[in-house]
Amino acid sequence: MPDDAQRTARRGSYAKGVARRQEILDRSIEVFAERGSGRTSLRAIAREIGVTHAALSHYFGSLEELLVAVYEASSDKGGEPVPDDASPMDMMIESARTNRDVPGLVQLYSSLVAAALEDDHPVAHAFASTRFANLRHELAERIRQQQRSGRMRADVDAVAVAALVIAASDGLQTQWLLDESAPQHEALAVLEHLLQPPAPEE
Amino acid sequence: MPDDAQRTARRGSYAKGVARRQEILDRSIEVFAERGSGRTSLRAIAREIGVTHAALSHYFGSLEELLVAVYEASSDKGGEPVPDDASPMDMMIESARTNRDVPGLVQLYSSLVAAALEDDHPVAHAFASTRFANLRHELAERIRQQQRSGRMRADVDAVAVAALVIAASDGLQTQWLLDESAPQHEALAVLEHLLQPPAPEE
DNA sequence: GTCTATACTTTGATAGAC
DNA sequence: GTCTATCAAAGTATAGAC
Repeated sequence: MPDDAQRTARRGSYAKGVARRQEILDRSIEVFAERGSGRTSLRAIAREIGVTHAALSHYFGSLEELLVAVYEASSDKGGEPVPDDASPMDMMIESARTNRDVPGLVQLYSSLVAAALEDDHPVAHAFASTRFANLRHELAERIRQQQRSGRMRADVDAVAVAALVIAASDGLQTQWLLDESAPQHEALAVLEHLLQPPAPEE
Repeated sequence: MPDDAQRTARRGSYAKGVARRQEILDRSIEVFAERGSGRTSLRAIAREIGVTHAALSHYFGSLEELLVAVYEASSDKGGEPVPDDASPMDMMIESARTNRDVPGLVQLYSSLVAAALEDDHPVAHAFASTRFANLRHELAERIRQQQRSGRMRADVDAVAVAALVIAASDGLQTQWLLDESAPQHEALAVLEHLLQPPAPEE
């Protein structure tokens, strides 16, 4: 929301704070992208970017909110916008490709999802469940398009396929990070092949 | 290894220690199954089962090793042994069914996998990568059987399908835990449908 | 070998000074 | 708005009683 910074700057004020928050966010993204979220405590990242840990708490409320903000900001700026008619599988394959360059962000994502499953992490839970819900909705829409235009088999439910594609992407990414011999790309290709409409004749 | 306990009991002994370790493990499984791994620190679980946190360190070395031991012990005892000719998809569907009763163990599994992705968690990394490698190998074997007997389409690579099935199971489990309206069962059914051999005639 | 007592370091959070 | 000071709780490590 760049507009917000503009508006509030005029009337006196905490424009500096907004800018500072953005600066902290940018530096944090760099740190996470290269170091992962493991050895990255609230204090460690504060030290790294030259502020006190209390400053981070001030701007982001808690460690978990900082993590969510970092992940969302970095995935917003990651990669070009996808064309409206891109196939869901191509989207996922493309995202897998760009993710290989920033393992730290994938670690961050994975730890946020794990935290979201716990009972007492409302921030992570809200982040993960809305992300999955939005992704399912968006992908299902694309899938219906593909089915209508005959580029994907039409005998399967779009939302179920969307959930399946998301699950496969996340899970294969994980397997590949743990063991580079895991057939991430091959498995995605298999799924794409399975979703192809049956050849009408041959 | 019950044999070990027997043998060493004879020669004077730490049979008591082995039994105690097992007792701690059993109690820990109960605690995790109902509470999850979130609010369950080394000290909290020690308090819960009536020992000091130092005793847990003594038997398990570190928190992470305790977590791995708890997960492995509980998944060993979870459910009947699967018949040799069970279909891979049926295995995963069955496992999804039993997992619904023990969300705490799924949380534990998820947090172990997330930790495994970090750079400085060798114990979790060893656990997760060997688990995935073994699962892929075992599932691929079953898939080849199914392909040979004509119960699964044969135009896809068995290892890639194995990785895909594992990823789908894990990812859908996660989505469902975050949001019960996620189509876990439907998506697994879709995958099963896609893997069916094409009808020879109709 | 088994286990307790204890101490050490680091964490995330907060209160209050400026 | 930002920092210093402080807090309770965490995981780990060690010494030594039994």
